[in-house]
Amino acid sequence: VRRRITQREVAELAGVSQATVSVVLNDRTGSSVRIPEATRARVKAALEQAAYVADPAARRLAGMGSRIVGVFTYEAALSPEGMEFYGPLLNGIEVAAERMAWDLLFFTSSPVEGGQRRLFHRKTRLRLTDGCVLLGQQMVGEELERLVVEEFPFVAIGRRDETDALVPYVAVDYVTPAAELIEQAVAKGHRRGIYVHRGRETAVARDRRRAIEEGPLEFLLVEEARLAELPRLRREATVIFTEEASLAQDVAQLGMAGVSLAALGEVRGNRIGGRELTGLHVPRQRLASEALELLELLITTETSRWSGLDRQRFLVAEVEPGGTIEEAR
Amino acid sequence: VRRRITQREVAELAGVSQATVSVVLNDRTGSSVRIPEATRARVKAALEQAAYVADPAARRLAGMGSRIVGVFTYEAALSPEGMEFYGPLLNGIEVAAERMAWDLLFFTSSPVEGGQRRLFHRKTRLRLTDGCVLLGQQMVGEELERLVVEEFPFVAIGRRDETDALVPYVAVDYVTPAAELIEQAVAKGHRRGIYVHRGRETAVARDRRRAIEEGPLEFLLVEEARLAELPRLRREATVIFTEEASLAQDVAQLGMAGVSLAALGEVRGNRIGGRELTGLHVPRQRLASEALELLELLITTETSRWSGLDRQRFLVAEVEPGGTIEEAR
DNA sequence: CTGAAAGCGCTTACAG
DNA sequence: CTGAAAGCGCTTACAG
Repeated sequence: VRRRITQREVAELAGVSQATVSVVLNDRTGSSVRIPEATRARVKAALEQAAYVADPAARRLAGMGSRIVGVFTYEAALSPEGMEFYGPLLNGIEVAAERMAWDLLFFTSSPVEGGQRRLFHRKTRLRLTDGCVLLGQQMVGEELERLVVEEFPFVAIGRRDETDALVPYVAVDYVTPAAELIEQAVAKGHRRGIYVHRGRETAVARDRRRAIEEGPLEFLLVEEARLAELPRLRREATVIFTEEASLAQDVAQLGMAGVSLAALGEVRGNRIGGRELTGLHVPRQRLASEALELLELLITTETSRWSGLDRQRFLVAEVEPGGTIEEAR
Repeated sequence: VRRRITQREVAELAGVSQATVSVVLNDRTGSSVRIPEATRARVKAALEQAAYVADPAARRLAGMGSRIVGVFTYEAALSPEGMEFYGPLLNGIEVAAERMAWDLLFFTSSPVEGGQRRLFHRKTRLRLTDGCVLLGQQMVGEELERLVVEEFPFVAIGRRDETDALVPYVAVDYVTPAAELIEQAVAKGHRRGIYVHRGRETAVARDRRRAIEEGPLEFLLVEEARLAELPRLRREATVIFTEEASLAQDVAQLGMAGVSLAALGEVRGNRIGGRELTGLHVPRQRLASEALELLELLITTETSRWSGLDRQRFLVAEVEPGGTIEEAR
């Protein structure tokens, strides 16, 4: 590759020292520097004429930020399946990055171990970024811990409990709107319900179960594996809540006449028997942009002051009324 | 951010010089270096113990490659609309990058001028990458030229004619399969057709028009703006070809009884009156992976030898038989 | 066989 | 007000 133009060459062109070029380039106007307008103009002209662009690697090495944000996903993000989950998040990240004039580094080179990508490896380009966003349903506790210990600015998307370390994240509050949905069911006369779940022990799964167990409705908990037994288990239950929309679709296949249905997850685009499925809407784009804002806050705040920051934030999911919770009969 | 471990510290730990650490780290085994196995093992242990990761910026500055590929799109790529076009390409790029152990830098910070992102700007991080892939329907001639002049390794996706410079690209051959489609129409007895197009002057538009004009069928060319006049213009035409699938859908709306229909673009997922639209299939994922392979070739080949490389490659689109070309009546 | 040194292209105190 | 110098963390000839 042909050698590129350096500050030294621009300096020669303008008849000043290389350091002066740097000062002008970075608009440094502090106590210690005062460049006369004429010199400044001359340097700027030379910069322009040479179409000079600073070498980002050298800048970085000299201690500057790179204005690059890392994007780490634990699985492929750009595949059709990946996009289903990551799509709205990536969209939000792109929009926010554009607004903040950040470039985005996708760590696609990360080696895969046990079906999951690893963030830390011998050649990780993590340190080229000013900070990093982590996406994925299930993360690796030790990696989160290492990031925390190294005081590297990062933000996870989704509530984390893979580690006890204080992981900065932006997560979805499912409990509040779930409680609201349950209230609505009660208002329509429902007294007994069934909650169909996947039996997972993730933070989100626990949150949802908590909303179910602490609400005013009496719920029978049924795991997905026992789905087929649902008609028999039903008894007096008049409403079925499910952990996710796809589970609600499975339940609908069972053809249980007259039962109401709602999901404690994203339901947009889900129709059941001609009606919109009642449930929640997760504002994923906003989630992403809030994550980047928190990340920027971390990047621009000295690590010694991090403890004063609100580093775990929640975005309340919205209730999607839909039409699958009817009056109890 | 807490200071990180450097080679110097690892060297102290292992009781060797910093240069030796570098040599071991990079597995440099040439004429000038010969490190005894014992020392090598000691250094490796220290590397391991310190969980050392080389600073990518320093590596880069010292003349190494970064194993980062830039991805430049002239519009937002991760938006729902963007994904429609870029999705399969990005998917292919991610898969290929994973295979080649490359990270992907998305230039989302690029300033937008006239609705298009600009690759070159004061702070472009282009030079952090070993090479770059360019995506977009319409590119900027001067930017392509500058890349060529600077001998920067890059590959455009899609045939380019924004400039006379020799732009490396991987493009789709529409002419060959379009001719095939026309042959099929002839075989089914069609003699006169209409070609509905958008009147654009892009390379692809011209390619398609060429296939239409040079084929054995007599075509009347009609621009999209005159779509409504189609029933009147039809006369003896028994088949309508369109530039793209969406145009075929528009034509179908006109409800012209008994006319056959085909599109010279991607038709997957397009149904018309219960039948699959006849047309082409563009292997976008393969397009992407071929682009990265060409890019790798450019990166690993000295620029002085580039002229010997086949830098403009075509991928023949596939014919999608579909069911909308019937026997002529 | 390995260490000391130069250099990559920047930024930033520090002298003048 | 501006230039000379040190330093960021590496790689790579070049001496020993």
